[in-house]
Amino acid sequence: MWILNPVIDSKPKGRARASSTGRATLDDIAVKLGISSITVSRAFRHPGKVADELRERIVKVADDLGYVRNRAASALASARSMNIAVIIPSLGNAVFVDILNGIEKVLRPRGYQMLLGVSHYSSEEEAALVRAYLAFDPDGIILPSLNYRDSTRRLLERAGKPVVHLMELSDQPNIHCVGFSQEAAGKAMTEHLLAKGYKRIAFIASQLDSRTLARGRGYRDTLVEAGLYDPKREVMVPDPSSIALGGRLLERLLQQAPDTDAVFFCNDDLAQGGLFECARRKIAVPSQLAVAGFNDLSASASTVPSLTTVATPRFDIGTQGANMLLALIEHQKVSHSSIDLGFDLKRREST
Amino acid sequence: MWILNPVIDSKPKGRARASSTGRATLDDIAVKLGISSITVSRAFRHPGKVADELRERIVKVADDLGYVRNRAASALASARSMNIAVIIPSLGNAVFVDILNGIEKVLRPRGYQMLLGVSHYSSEEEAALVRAYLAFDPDGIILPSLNYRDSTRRLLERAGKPVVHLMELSDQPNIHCVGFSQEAAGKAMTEHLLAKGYKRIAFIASQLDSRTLARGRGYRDTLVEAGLYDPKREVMVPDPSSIALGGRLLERLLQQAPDTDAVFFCNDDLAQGGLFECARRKIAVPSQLAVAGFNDLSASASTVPSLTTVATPRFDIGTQGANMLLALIEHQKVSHSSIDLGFDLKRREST
DNA sequence: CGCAAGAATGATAGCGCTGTCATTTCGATT
DNA sequence: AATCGAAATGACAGCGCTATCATTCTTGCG
Repeated sequence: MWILNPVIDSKPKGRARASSTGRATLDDIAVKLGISSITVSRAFRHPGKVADELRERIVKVADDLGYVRNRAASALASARSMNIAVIIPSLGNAVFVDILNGIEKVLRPRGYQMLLGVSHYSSEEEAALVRAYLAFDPDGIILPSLNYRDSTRRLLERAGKPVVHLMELSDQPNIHCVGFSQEAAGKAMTEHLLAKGYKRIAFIASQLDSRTLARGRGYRDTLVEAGLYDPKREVMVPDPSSIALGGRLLERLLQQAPDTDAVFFCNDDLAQGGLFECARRKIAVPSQLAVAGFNDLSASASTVPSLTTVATPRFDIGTQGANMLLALIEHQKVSHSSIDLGFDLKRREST
Repeated sequence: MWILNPVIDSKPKGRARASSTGRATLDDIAVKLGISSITVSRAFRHPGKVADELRERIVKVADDLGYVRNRAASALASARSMNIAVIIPSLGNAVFVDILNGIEKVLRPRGYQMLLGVSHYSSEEEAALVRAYLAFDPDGIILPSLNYRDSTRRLLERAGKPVVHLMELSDQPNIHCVGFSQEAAGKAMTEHLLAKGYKRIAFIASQLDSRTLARGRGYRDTLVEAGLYDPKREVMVPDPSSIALGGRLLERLLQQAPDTDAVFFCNDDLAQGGLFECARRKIAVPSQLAVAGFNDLSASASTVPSLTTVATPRFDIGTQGANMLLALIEHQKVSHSSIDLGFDLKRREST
């Protein structure tokens, strides 16, 4: 038998079986076009390697079918999940939200997906999250802290995946960090208060994570050096920070050290609560009592009086941390294993 | 040749090839124990179906090797990704953070992983996120809103995955919602202000999403009905909400309608900014000007004066939304397609 | 002691995709 | 027209896991 008309090869090249989930697959597209599924895959992953005309038809059919690539299959086949695990202590804290925004800004355009875990400041949950996220076979991991359990450290080491730590610094060359010196920042604020002439400076802290404690060390060292340290002016509790707690802790401080003339709160939430408490008790700020915070949350410039605080480069920590991680993933050399982005003392009305 | 000693069958039953990534696999464990990999898989997924003694040995070896299951492979083989996509407009807004905490509370113990996307209040980004997350083959999807693009709707429909909407209500039986009536809440607050005797009530709003607009409708309808509606007391801008913006918008309002005696801010952030602005201008609250907010953020009980607002059941919306989604995923029947969790007017000092 | 029924374990075949290498096509060049 | 190299496309295998069905081993009971 002769075929007289020109015939386009229409034998289905794909495997031509129905997908188990009913969702369109590469094969569905391939069959529809009478081409092989690998070409469809290439049309999306390496567009330059597929003829323009064919690629356009592929994209068209993919659109018609509502094709969405299956990342699990892709990850499995390519040994690259394009996932980045990010574990933070809390979403309620604007500090971490800003960092996340920075991270996303870098990751998304590069095709990476951020997998977010919230540890609620618990090292136990942190350990569980690290384990849970390793199951996603992430290409890299971003952690907020340097202090985690030995079991977590072992798991991370064995996973052999790049890890970047944020918010703190380290001088070990095999540990990658982007942050600033919490201790130096604590010191800077205390020195500012000393320079303003305050002598009886208190420190109020909650949520005693390593960053908070480092700020506390900065405070203490500075006052000890100035011969003005008095332990009764330190109020430190493990409870989660909140505005309401700031007020309560100020109340407690004023009971145990009524002659205090300045308070350095370990974060702006507490400090704002402190300011409200002062308003409630008609304590004039800063003439009767100076108030300082930490982080420069967006509200802190608007309070009455406006709040003296330490602005921290959170968004940049996120972007630079993400960039460092991507460099590590792609085996580029990283110029410094620890990047210090510094901080900025914001002198405002409250001191 | 005779083997005289008792010999435990030690022929490796696994496939005995090295994993491509270097990470331990089920096969590695199987080979080490001289059993088949399917048994190892079962030891984790259906522990009851593997003899206790053997299971213990499996777990031990898994631990030694630092085995972490590969979710991509698991998802591919079982056609269940155990992922839930959650798309919210912003992480800076405590409202959504509370919802997320509620969702996580339900999902994590059930083994589901939440994949979080932030749309920054952009329907374009929202569409891109839906597409991006469909690539994870999620078992279900949680969305904050009912209003999204047609293309997004089509994509969701074609994906055929259960979807639950939060924060709003719908009377369509095929749309699943957990939330409350934003409009009724706006009405309730406005009625409260009327009951307090205020006559010249303003409404200040930003970030004009569907929820904000619904609250505005509640406000407007109530005042129109009372014969007290005056369009010059409505200040509505599309900018993102912030405390600072609250102050600026109050300033604008007082220019265009200086005789206003009460302001209903569409959220607590703006309202707190409004309170600060009053403090700055020495406007007595509530005697000269009453101030009300919306959402009852944690700070709102601590402000001076404390802020009248509408408490919204955010955490519960998260938990119930997640539960509804899981029910849909597991094909259980859902008693109501729309769950109204109501709201709670918090009468405080500011009105 | 034999047998059925259940418990425990194993063999097999993919899930949907992509890395690798093989093949085909086609224009450019001599 | 013959030759070559690059561009375009395809075949194949396998990533790590699990659903399914098959097999083997126990156990209780007539």
